[in-house]
Amino acid sequence: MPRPRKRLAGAAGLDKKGPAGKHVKTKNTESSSPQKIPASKNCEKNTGSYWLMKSEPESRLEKGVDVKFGIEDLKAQPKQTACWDGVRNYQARNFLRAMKVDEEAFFYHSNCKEPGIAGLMKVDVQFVRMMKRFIPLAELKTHHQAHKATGGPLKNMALFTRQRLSVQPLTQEEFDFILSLEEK
DNA sequence: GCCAACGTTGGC
DNA sequence: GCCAACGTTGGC
Repeated sequence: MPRPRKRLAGAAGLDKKGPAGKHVKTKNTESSSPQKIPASKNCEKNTGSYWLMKSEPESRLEKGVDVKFGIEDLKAQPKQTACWDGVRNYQARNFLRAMKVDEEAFFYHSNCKEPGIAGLMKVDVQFVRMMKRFIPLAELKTHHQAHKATGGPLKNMALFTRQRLSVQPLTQEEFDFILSLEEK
């Protein structure tokens, strides 16, 4: 469970390493490269990548520590900014390293009553806004299933194809499509 | 709370 | 390097 830690102290987002996780070697772990970060596709005008980051909005004790950190908790941070640590999975950590400041990321609520996308953040990791409406996992899944047949934008969405990855990239098309769901 | 999916560990 | 055992994620 990748969990942002409620860290104060002007914590400016992505620290070098999270104390919570094992700890990251500064080695060349980048060599175990994430197979595809969007952009490899064709030259998109937009330089940035898009991301989806999971966190648990409901209380749960893990080794005696409450891992609860929902979007409301992010909003409540000083500067509405948190330090996203506690990510253990190598691939997820590689994605964290690949992020650049100010790229956009969805805040996804996992392991809870209603899983889904709650809002938008920008890397460093700061609250940007709530989604105009909560986008439930079930709805995303419906589109994903349909798009597998039609070749629509969510056909390869990592949320479904890389089930347990807590920090994941989105293509421009995926990102735009999900934003368009707000208006529905 | 259950449990499927899947990542990690460690013996060989 | 294989693979079984084990641990974690996260939907339901």
